Amino acid sequence: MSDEPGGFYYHDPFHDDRYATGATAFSFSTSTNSSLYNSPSQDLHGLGSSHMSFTESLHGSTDYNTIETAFGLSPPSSQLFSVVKEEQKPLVMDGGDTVVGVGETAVTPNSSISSSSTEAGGDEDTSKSKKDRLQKEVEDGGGESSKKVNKSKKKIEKIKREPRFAFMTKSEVDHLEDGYRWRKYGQKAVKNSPFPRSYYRCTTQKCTVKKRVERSFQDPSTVITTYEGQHNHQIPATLRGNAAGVMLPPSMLTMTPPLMAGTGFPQEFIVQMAPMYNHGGMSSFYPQSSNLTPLHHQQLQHPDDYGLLQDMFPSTFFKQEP
DNA sequence: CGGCTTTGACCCGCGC
DNA sequence: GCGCGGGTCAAAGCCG
Repeated sequence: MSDEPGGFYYHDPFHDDRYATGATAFSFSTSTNSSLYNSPSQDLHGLGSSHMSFTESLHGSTDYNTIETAFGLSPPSSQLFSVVKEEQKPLVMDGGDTVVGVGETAVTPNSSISSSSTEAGGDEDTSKSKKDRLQKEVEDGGGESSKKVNKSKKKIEKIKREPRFAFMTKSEVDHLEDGYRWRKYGQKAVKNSPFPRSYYRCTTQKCTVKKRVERSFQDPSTVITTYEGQHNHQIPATLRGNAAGVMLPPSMLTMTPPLMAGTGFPQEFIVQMAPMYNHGGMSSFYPQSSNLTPLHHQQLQHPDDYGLLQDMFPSTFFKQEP
């Protein structure tokens, strides 16, 4: 892909080379005003009926019907710029860290799209070999310290499919409240970016969901959040502030607990999924301009976009909600 | 005092 | 083999 992403290219939040491909990941952007706060329940009533997590829906054995419901829902309060799903092929990478999107046909003039890559979920080739290595390490680790063994086990688990979803949000705050409780466990400087990347883990016991938050160096006002894994619990009843999160930007307010419970993933994204990939199959998706112009939610119903999305999701996915 | 953040160290994979 | 970069760990400190 020789075309430059029109001035806006997405710094790959996944950096997935060590993870297997084949999982699903979406990336979307939202324009938010972190200082505002709306009622989170007004937009996505339909979603509330679905307990299927978005993550689950995007897995290989996915039943997209649930998502379809989500997509056919009421207009979100924020703008989704793009969504990307990558099944098996890795993203087209520009250099090492930059994901170069394609999907030009899916881009509408007033939309700005981010691209995403996905990892995890895959179990072929590289990940397999790595996994085998790790497994062997664990097995042979009898003589080694238990610490080492534990680490190896952890790595094996890590290599195992962990669906990831990335989305971009216009926000002044890095860590957006999404209803879950997160504990920061690391921060690293990002190459070629003045902004550090923060690593968070869900504090709920046995929940292995993680998320990474970094600010786009292309657009400092944009926060790139990457969720990894699925929540195996409901949103904590007692959240600091209130359940919806005082800091929750409007874009996040469309989230509904049932879905969030499954993914830790903002449902607004579901509602405003945008076309994002080529007809020929999933690759990546790219913004044609750097301005994060809000994307009209009607896009989802646009015939062309619909078609694009159909490429990405089974037809049932877009069945309109009565 | 518990929960959280900070931050340097460490581990690992990858490219050269 | 070495260096780089990403991701994670864990001790220390902070805060309510």
